[in-house]
Amino acid sequence: MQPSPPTRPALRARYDRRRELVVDTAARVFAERGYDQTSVQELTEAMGLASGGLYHYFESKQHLLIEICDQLMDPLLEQARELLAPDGAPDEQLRALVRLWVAHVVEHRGHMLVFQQERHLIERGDEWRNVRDSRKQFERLVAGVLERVHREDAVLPDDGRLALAALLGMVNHTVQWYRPGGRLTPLDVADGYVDLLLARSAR
Amino acid sequence: MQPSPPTRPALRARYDRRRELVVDTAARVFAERGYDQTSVQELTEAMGLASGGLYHYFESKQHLLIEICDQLMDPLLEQARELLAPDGAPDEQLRALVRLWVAHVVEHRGHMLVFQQERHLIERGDEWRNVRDSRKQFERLVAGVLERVHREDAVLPDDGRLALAALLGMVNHTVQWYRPGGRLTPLDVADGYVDLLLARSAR
Amino acid sequence: MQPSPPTRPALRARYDRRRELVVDTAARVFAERGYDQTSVQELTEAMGLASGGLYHYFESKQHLLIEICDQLMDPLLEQARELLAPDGAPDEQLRALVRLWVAHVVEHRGHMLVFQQERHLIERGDEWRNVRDSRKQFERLVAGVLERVHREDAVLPDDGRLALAALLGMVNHTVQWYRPGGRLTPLDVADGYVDLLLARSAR
Amino acid sequence: MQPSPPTRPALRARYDRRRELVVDTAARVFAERGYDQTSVQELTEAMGLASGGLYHYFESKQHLLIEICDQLMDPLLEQARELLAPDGAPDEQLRALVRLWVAHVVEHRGHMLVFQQERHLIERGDEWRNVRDSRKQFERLVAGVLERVHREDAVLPDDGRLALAALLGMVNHTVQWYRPGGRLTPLDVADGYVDLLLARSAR
DNA sequence: TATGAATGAGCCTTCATTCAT
DNA sequence: CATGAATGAAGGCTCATTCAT
Repeated sequence: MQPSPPTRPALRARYDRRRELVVDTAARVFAERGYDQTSVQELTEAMGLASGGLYHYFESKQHLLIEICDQLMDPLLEQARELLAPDGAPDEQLRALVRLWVAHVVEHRGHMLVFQQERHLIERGDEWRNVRDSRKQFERLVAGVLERVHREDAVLPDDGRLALAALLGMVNHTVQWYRPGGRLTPLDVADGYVDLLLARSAR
Repeated sequence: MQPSPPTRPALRARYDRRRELVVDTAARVFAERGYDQTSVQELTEAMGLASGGLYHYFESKQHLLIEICDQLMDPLLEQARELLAPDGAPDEQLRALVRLWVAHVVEHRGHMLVFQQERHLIERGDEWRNVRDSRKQFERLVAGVLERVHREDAVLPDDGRLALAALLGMVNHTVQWYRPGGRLTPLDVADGYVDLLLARSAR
Repeated sequence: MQPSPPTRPALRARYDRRRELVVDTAARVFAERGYDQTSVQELTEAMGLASGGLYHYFESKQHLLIEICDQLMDPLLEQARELLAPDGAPDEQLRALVRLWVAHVVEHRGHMLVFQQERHLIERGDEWRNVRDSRKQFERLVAGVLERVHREDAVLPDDGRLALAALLGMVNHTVQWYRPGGRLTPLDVADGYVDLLLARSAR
Repeated sequence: MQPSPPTRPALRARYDRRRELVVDTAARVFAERGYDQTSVQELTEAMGLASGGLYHYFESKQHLLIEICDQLMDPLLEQARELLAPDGAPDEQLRALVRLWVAHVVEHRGHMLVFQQERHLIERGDEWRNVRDSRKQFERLVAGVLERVHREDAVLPDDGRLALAALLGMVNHTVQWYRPGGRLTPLDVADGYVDLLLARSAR
């Protein structure tokens, strides 16, 4: 049964705050140890709860995992849509989108690692439909921008389809190596990726 | 205890054949269902063995996983070394290396997906040292080629370091979307990646 | 991981009571069926627990076995030390010690049978060090008393060393045949053993 | 199915020799590691056989254990009967019997330790009837001698019944401490035990 | 809300035994 | 006689989840 949040506003705020903590902690711990290899005990210990306490916030361990993925994809998708809503030069849109995307990924390192690791789960069950849809729609947005870039400039290899795959690979892989506070800002990274794609037109 | 293969040559051949089958099947099934979510029962069923039979070939479920990763990385590393042994033009070496790499990844789809999914395991235990080392050495080879390319042509962004990350991301991500028999051959894909990196010099 | 008892006193009392029940039941059942031949299922069934419930009280089946042995040896050793602390006539000390010992053995029939049966386990692993030490120290206490008896009276065969072996054999063997409520009290038995040893001086 | 020995005499001799080796090795290894904790693999390895090879000599692991006990008890019982067949002074018979018994026990250290450890098995199943009977009959022989000693001399405490228990304890316990080549011969040990029992008459 | 003892299904692994060679 | 790969039942143990407090 889905646990229901308190209705009194004061309690509700507290509840939401703690729920957020649960999700963020779980993202971090799952990323480190793996979803299956993390017991609910370890999880709740890292949160300062007793094992039973998790179930005040989530129906099950798996629903917690789903929430992690939702909290990764939904805001990204929403912001991407807002960004692309107004018309604009395709290459500028691409750059803006990748900047947004890289920043998001870097700020949600745990979520992202979990998202990648549990790919096989995400691709299968019914409970994962929303996550799958979000990803698919985000990829379509990216694909759309790339197509527009290509139509305008013919700059991309393979009419943009291979470029899409390459871009997805590059950006998603960022969480595996990027550490904040290093030589590069997320902006640098994003621009580096975009420059690679647009290199031909750059000269 | 590590199971020992038969010493008599006739039996040994049979043993090796079946062991290979075990590894390949496991790579496929783990890739589909995830390592932790695949029970030894499911695994052995897919191999036509009874559950206990696995332990003639592997000490434990985890050692089977390690073998999958070894069979992915060791031959790749070895072939890459052979390829880079003779001197040659850096950009040609890069192209040859990426072609080899993409082909290997595509031919070991299951191994590769498992390798990515179980990152958190690989990065931790002592048993994983060899796998970690192989990966690190392979990445160094790639980094070395990219440095040479950059030194000769100054074509890469960020003196090659971001290019390395981008290349790793692109190539490794290939298994997530590439299907053999499609529009692109592995060669096309590899050349597409290399062209992205070398685009500036292409003009 | 070693399970930790509750800290709240009310719960702690309950926990300790049940843990005691677990140990006593296990001693009885192990004595009857043998340690290895008793499954955790059978064990917990006899305790009114589900199979997983054992692990709230003990880290493993083996640690439960260790506890049985500790609960046999530690109090015996302690009481023997208290008994022998004050000076006294050696033969009277011997009699008091054997009375204590026989009573203890008879009251811990299960513990004692288990202790004898699993000798090969006790003598080997590192986890058994404390048990081995306790036994050794108790035997030293007995040996000491016998030496003093012999020094005073020269009554024992073989300057007490064979007498020690004989006494250990007699007393430990008691659990194999003694049934409470029979013709003999534990006191009778103890005195019978001591009389055998001191027989020469008795005339 | 009970394996059947070869009928041709030449082969039969070889078979019997190896079967004997199997029993003796098993007695030693079971005594060290425990019956349940010794796998058939370990056992056969210690015998220079492959795991399947055991079943040429014994129907099952348990039948091997039974044989160990039979080879301990049957010759002892037989020799004891022969010894006691002619009339004789009770105390001399007692001494001769204990000498025989101690020698036997010392020469069958492994068998004896196994016999003691697996008491709970011996006392239960139907397959163990013969072993139980042998032990009971041997104890009756000992009891009979002790009774005769007592009737003649009234030297034993408790009309011989406690003396029986004590003697069984002492002698059986011998295997736990006696090491051949030490200060005492088995004869010394046996006489020591008997002297304890007969101490009163000794003066 | 929070606790933590208890559950019980399911896991990986072991191992006595069989049987084709 | 001997081998050793294979079986498959059973074992100890883990852990997500529940619920009385």
